[in-house]
Amino acid sequence: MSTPETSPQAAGSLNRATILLTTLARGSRKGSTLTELVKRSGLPRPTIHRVLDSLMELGWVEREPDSGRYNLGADLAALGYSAIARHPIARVAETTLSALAESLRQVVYLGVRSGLDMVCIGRYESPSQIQIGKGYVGLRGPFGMSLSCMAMFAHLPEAEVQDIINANMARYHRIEGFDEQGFHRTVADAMRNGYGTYDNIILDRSTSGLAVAILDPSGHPVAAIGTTYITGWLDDAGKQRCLEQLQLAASKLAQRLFMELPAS
Amino acid sequence: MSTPETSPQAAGSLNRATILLTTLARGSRKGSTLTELVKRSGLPRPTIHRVLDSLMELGWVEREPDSGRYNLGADLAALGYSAIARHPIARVAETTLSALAESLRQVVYLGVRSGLDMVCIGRYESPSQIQIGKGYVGLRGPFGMSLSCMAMFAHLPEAEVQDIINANMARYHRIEGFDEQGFHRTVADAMRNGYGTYDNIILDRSTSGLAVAILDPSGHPVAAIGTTYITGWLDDAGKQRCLEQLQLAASKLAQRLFMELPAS
DNA sequence: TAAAGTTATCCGAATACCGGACATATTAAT
DNA sequence: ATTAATATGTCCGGTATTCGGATAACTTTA
Repeated sequence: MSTPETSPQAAGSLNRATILLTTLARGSRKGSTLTELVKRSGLPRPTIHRVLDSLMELGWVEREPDSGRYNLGADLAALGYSAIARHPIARVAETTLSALAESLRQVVYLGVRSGLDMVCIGRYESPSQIQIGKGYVGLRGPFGMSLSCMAMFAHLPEAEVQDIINANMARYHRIEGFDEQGFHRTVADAMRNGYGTYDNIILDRSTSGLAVAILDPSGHPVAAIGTTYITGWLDDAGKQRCLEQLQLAASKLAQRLFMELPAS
Repeated sequence: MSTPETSPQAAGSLNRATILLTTLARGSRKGSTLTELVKRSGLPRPTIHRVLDSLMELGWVEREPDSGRYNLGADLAALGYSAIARHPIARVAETTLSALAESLRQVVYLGVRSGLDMVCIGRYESPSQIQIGKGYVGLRGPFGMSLSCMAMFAHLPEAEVQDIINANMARYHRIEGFDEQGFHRTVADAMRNGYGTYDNIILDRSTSGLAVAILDPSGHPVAAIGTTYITGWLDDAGKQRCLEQLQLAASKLAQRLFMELPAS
C-alpha cells in the first residue's frame, strides 16, 4: 500500500546472498553470529545457513575458526579492489581531502550512498592533530544518520528523501539516543540550505558538523564530504570559512571526476 | 581424469555470477562487451545475458550507457570497502611500504592470491621519484605471472604450485611474449631461494625485480611484496641490500598482522 | 542490400532452491 | 546431575527458477 514492494525480478539465490552480504557489512567488523543474521536479515534460519555455505565455498564469506562468527571473505575483498578501481572517487579525492583535513585541522570523511545505506569510503586526518573519530573506511549505516546524508538529501527529489526516511525510520530508532524531532529539523535545514549542518543534534551531543555534496553534471549527488568539530570551536565566521573550503573541494572533485579526458 | 573437477556443491546462479564477476574483474578497467565475456568465461550467451541482468538489478554490475560495456558496479565497490575493512593487510602495510618505497626509491607492490588470480592490493611509490609502472590497485591477472607470485610459490606445497601452473598455462600463453622456458627457470629459482627474482625474464625485457612473501604463523603465504627496477641499476651488493629490506618489511608486517592484541 | 557480427528475447524441461520440521550441540539455570 | 533454554546443523519433498537451444531484433561492414 504505502511501501513500493517492487522487486520481484532478480534471481532468487542471488537476492538472498545480497541480503546476507549487506547484513554482514552492516554488522561489526568482528563478524556476526548466525542468530544475529536471522534477527537482522529476517530470512529463515535454514536458508541463511544454506546460502552462507555456498558463499563460504566461493570465498565471499569466512568463518572465524574459534568464535564461529561469519564475516565478509578475502575473495570478496579482492573483488572489491577491482570494483573500486573502476569507481575511483576515493582515489581521486585522496590528495584534495588530505590537504583539506590538514588545512582545517579536522577529520574529513567521504561517503557514498548504496541503496538504503551510507558507506564511508574515505577518512582523512591532519597528521599534526590526530583526532580519534568513530568513522572508518568501510563503515556502513542507515542512510540519513550522518551529516553527509543530509548534504545529499538536499540535492535529491523530496519524494525520494521521504521514501528513504520512511524505509529507514525503524533502523534510526534502533540507535541509542535518536531524537526524531531534531532529526526532521536537521533534514529541513539541509533541504533549505543546500548543505548539511548541525550543532548538538542527532547522536553525539558535544560535536557539530558540516557536510556538502559532490554533484554530477546533472546535479545528482554522487558522494558527500563531511567534517566534525567540537561544538564552540568555530564561531560563525569560522563556520562560514569551513563551509566555503568544503564547497571548493567538492566542486574541484566534481570537475575532476566528470571532466572529459582528451582523446589519446 | 587428470583435472580434479571437484566443485559440484555451490549454488548454481551464485556460481555463474561469481564466474562473470571474476571475468569482469580480469578485464580492462573500461569494462567488457558481452561477446568478450562469452569468449573469456566460456558460459553460454543467453545465460550470461540473464545473469548480468540480475547482477545489474543488484547494482553489482553496471553498463556504460553509450558504449554498452558491462563493468563492476558501484554497490559492489561499496561492499568491497566493508570487506576490505575486515582484511586490513593493505591498511596495515600502508606506512611500512610507503617508507620502503621512499628508501629504495623504487615502486613497491603488494599482492594477494585469489583463487587462480593474483590481485594487486597496494602500490607505493616514492614521492621524490615518480615512476610510471603498469600495475595499479585492483589489477588482476593469472597467478604466476608476476614476481610476487614466485615469492609465494616458494612457500606453497610443490603439488599446489604445479596445480596452479597447469591450470593457468593456457592463460600464460595468451600473454604476448611469454617464454615458457624462462618461466619454469624462474619458478625453480624461487623454490630454491625462498624468494622471487628475475632479470630480463618473463615479460618486460629491460626490468629486473625482487619479491618476498608475507607468511602467517604456520608458514603459509598470505601476501607478497615486490619491487621492480631497471636492469643494471643495482649491482650484487645493492640487490642484496634491497632483498634484506624487503624481507625486513615482510617480517615486520607479518608480526603486526598476526600479533595477538592485548585483551581490552 | 546483402552478409556478418552482436545483442536481446522466448519458453518448455529439468534442476536445485526453498524452508518447515526435526536432530544435535552448546550454554545457563535449578 | 538434570533440566531448561538457546544456538547450530541437517533432511527432504514440492515447486518456483534456472537452464540454454533456438530464434528474432538490431548494428556494423562489405
